[in-house]
Amino acid sequence: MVRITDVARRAGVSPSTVSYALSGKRPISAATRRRVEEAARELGYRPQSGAPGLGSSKVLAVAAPLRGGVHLPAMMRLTQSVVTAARAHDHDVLLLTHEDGLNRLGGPAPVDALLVVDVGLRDPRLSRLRSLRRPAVLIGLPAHPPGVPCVDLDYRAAGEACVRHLARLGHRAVALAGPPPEVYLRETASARRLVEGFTATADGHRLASSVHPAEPSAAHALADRLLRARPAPTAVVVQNDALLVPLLTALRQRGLRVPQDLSVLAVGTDVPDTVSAVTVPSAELGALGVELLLCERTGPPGPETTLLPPQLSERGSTGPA
Amino acid sequence: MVRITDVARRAGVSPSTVSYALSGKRPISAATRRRVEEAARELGYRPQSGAPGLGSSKVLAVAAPLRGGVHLPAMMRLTQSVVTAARAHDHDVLLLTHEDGLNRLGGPAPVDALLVVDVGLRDPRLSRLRSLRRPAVLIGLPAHPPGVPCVDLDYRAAGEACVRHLARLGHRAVALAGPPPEVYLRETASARRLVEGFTATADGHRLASSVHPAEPSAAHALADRLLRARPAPTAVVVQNDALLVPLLTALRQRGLRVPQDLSVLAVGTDVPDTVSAVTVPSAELGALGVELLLCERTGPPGPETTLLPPQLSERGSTGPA
DNA sequence: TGCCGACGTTGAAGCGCTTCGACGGATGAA
DNA sequence: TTCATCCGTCGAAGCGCTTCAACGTCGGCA
Repeated sequence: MVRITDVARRAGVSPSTVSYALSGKRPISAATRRRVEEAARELGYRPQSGAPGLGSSKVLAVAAPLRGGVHLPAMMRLTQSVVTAARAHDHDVLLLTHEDGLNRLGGPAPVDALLVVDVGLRDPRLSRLRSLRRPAVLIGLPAHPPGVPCVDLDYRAAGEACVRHLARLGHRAVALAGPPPEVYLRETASARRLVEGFTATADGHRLASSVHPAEPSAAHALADRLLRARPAPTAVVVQNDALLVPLLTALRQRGLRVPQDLSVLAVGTDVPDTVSAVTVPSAELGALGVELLLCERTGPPGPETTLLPPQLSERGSTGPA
Repeated sequence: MVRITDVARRAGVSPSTVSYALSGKRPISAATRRRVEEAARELGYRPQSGAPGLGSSKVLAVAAPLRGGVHLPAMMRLTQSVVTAARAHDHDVLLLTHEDGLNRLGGPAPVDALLVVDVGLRDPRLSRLRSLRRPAVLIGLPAHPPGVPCVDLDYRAAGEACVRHLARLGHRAVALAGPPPEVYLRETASARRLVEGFTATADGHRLASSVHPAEPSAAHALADRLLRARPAPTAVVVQNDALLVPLLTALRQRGLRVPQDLSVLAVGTDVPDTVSAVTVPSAELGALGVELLLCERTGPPGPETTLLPPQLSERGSTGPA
């Protein structure tokens, strides 16, 4: 393994000079820098595990805890775009799937940058994130600006768009079938904000509304609950990728036709193309996050928030009340 | 961040004793060891980046170069199962998507174990793999036993099964639409072995056979080539996830009915359920690889080869010649 | 000509960890 | 009681790297 001293010897300077030349943390004359860079390249030098961080490790960590209620395929779609984008910037990707993903990175974390997904309104990972002192981007929007750039679909607007669409079709009672309770309990931003937009807009339009957190396995129970509810909802918004298809099946089995008897509107990544939906652009979010993370190197650290506007596509599963 | 000295102080011993107690590299009295372990647990101690490797980093690296001709969704399916299985063993996953993925790991690589995918018959990564001195598993079977456990679909048998199936249906001329030329050039094991099985079995049954490496974008050109070929193939085996659907479309546009005019048999991960196929069990391979990697810790390092038998499902796209 | 400041570079210290060599107390034999 | 042995523990050195403080050298200004 080639060490910094090897490079130093070859370039005729001291190891510390090599360190400074490669990190740019101190001014180094152009000539010396060039010699160092050349020596490093010739020897194929690659910084090893020194104490405080491995220099530029070219690794992008994604804190994507696989908790209950998380739809794996959606996560993988995001991951795929992250991997692709990271690769374009010559980075590999470390998937931290544990609840305490960030804590598993030792103090001097061997990663260059961090992408945090499945963000909660008061996400406990944020404090730890700050202590890592690495560039970071959140995919999701906490309740309070975290001092870190955020990217997300505008879920509040998505909830609003869904209700508006249904109200325009003449529906007077709407339901929201959301992710399982635990997702709400941990205050997942996407779920909470969608409910906010959904409920507020329903109230504004004087629609009756109800919210039903649901396990994907409980599609039948949910279908029954929707049928029994009074006032009976004539439209249901489904924000739960894993639940959508089972729910449609359960509804059909109960003799309900979509959209004649019940309109169904999905919010998710993985929506069949026969179902009207606000599609969550997981791939776009991932790519955007990586761009923000790896490009804004040069420039102000701009902790800005980017909310993508929701796009509602009518595809036949929603109709007049 | 909690350091080894913190643990040492709490346990009332010296840092080196903690190191020995936790690594087991020297005999430590049961009492002391217990106190150390307890202190470590209470403080949530997690070894940080010492010099020679980070101890048990709980990271599993996947060397999955994203090269030309690689079907990303298939790769992600595999990744998904790897992530899931790794998580069950309390590991995170580092995706090395660069050509020289293994080289990017510094000498004392911060990973516990390695999974190598998209293996070539003479894969140049193998030598580097050995020098890393980490447990490793190959998903794919090189030409010569590499001294490392291998897991793969039995692609030779898959090629054989496809031709057998078609021969039984009475076909006398069969074609193989494979991945792009570059995939063959780098001697990707799955592609080479399938061709082997395909060609040998066709010869054995005295069927005319031809092989057509193809870019997914060249579906139309390929369709024309198949139509013009003499003897005209009455069946085509497609080992190219990204090509399959475009090719079916191109065939349909040329007025060919499947399976009446041409039988289509796919080999891949991502096959629509209307197409007869030998399904590549990416998810199963990933999970199996991880099991082998993280379970065989306790036991002999058994460099064995596991070849999964191909399963051919008839689903309507293959018929009598 | 002499002084001062700036710049580029260096040596040394220190990061948290492992590991070698050595110490010291307990134990068994003489 | 004395001595040899051994086990468990410790101190110190060293891993490759960063970073601080200091050093020499140069150019500019008086």
